[in-house]
Amino acid sequence: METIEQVLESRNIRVTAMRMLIYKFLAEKEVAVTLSDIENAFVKADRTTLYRTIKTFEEKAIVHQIDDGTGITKYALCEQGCNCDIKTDLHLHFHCNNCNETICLTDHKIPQIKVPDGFVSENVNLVVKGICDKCSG
Amino acid sequence: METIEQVLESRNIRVTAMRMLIYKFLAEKEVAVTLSDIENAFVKADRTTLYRTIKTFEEKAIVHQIDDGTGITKYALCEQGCNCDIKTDLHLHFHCNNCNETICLTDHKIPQIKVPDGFVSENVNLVVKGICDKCSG
DNA sequence: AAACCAATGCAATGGAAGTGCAATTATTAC
DNA sequence: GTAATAATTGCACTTCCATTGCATTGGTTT
Repeated sequence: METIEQVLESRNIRVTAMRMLIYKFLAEKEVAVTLSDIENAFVKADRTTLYRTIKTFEEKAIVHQIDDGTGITKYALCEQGCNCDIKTDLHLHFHCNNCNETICLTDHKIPQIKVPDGFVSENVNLVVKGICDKCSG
Repeated sequence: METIEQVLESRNIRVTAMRMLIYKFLAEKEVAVTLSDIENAFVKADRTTLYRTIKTFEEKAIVHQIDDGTGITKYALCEQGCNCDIKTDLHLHFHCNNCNETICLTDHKIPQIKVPDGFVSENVNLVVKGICDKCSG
């Protein structure tokens, strides 16, 4: 089991208190979070710091961005071994229309999508919307 | 061949000069457009009018909204017979990373996506990103 | 023509993303 | 250990898009 310090160091991210807290926050959440969610969780910290921390995590492929159609960007920790800048390992996301939460379905890979001749597919964003298991029960 | 007036009237939308012009603009475009695109095309008209016209078209299922991940909402005419509030007839969208345009691939239906037990799928948003036929040639 | 309702235009607001710069903190060199 | 250096954080501000309130215009109906 890797410690948070080890995760950060292995990606050449300097270990700071703030970054460890944000990483911990993301790890504990099982859903994708918005910047505002993080902001509310760390009222003492500045928006910009949180914003840039997430951007750093994103660049180093610790976090991936999710566009679930709500218009607000969400973020979630990448799975271990996931390399988000490699375009092939993409899982799908589920957005609940009831509780408004978005979760990663990490073991549901996106099927191969055929595109017309002349088109080159580089990346696929797939969001399924509906009712999640907690809300449908 | 339906006239624009007939299309609008059949959806209980009052026919105005503005609405006909906007409909015509959308019909001539083969790509999804942003509100700003429309704004630039009709400099004499107010943003709000364009915005509300699009919203009206959307409610009446003449236009569908596309979220291609650029953060800016785009709109495109629904195909004839398309009923965008019915969740079953969904086509995919292609966003070109080069020219930044987004087009509807109306004859490419979204494959059935399996979701885990307890989850209910109501809707699927699928955007493929890459290079379009014009840019790859 | 009067009354009514929908459509339009103007002004303003709100929310999220992003940037410049100063202040702070950690790291490296001496 | 201290000085120099580089990265991180906080504050203030800007920009852009989406959205709303309200007054005005314009078309319909009686």
